[in-house]
Amino acid sequence: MSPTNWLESNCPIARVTDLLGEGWVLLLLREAFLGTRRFNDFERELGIARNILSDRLKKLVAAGVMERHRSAEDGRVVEYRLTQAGRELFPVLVGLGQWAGTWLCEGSQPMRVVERESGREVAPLQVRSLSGRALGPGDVRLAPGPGADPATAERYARAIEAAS
Amino acid sequence: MSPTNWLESNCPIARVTDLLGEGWVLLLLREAFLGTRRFNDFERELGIARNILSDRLKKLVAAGVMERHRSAEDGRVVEYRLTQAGRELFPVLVGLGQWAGTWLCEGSQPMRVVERESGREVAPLQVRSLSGRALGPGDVRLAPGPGADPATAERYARAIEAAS
DNA sequence: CCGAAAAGGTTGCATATTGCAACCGTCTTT
DNA sequence: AAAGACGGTTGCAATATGCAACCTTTTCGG
Repeated sequence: MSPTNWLESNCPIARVTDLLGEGWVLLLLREAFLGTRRFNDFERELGIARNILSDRLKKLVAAGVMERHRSAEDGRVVEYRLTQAGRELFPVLVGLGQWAGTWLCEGSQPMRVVERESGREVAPLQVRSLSGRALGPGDVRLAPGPGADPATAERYARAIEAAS
Repeated sequence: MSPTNWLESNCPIARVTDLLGEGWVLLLLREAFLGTRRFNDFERELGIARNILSDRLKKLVAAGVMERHRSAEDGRVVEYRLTQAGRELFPVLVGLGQWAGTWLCEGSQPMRVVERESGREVAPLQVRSLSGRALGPGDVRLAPGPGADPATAERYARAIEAAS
């Protein structure tokens, strides 16, 4: 497999790598969640090169994560907004922020994710069963879904053996 | 800001971009969670170039996400294992898998994350308050933590204004 | 104890991606 | 009509990536 055909891959993580595994994309999403919508604002907040910003926004739009709207009030301005798909990345972004704040910042904790109303810190992100029980890496396994190809299914089967 | 000083940045998402926002890293972590430990196995499972694999493993080790051990039984083999920090990325990986399976695979759902015992699908990842209430993007805000620099704090303050 | 093979890399070179600065086209305000 | 704001694109230099070949250490078979 090579980056050229990640998007055609059967693995969701490979596909998401094609999108998020490129520089700037996580930061663009963070900015979007912080309320940034305009080309020049993304550029100024992040210091990203304009051609790269242009490229990334196109990819995010193509992937259905953001939508491009021309403003009705001022025909010069274009707004990039998170779609439903984009907003659903919220738990992942929070999880990354929590993780990086804990493990990548030598305990300095520059950022806290808090409830808007109370200002209380939110809970650490956890994988849960449908009944609400917290699950760790050892409690779950990957299973082929309806759209899995044989190689993928075989890969997951091998992983289960390796873990046992 | 440029990729060269992301790691020095005060923003956890910027730091995590430096690590995960590079090709292959998410896939390496997926493989690690699937039980892969050895250099040649990562190479074979992913088809990654050996020099890039070498580079990424070094970075993951340097970041404290993986540990490099020489095997006691066979002195030729080296094992790369997730550290505690690495294992705590589990919810994020699951969240990415769920999200990509839903939004990036045209409904084909190649992968399911299920409880090992029962085979039942796990719940969609959610941000929760300490009391267990589910929180959406509008229910939380970012707040400067103890280690925040003035620019970061000012940035979060501006975001709150923009959202209101 | 010697040669072959396995494991885990490193190196050199061609190609692709990125960053920077300058330029362009459209819409708005004066 | 001119000037400025906004959202890009283009060309070029620097950097990162992929591929194949090579190197080093450890083990195994005779």
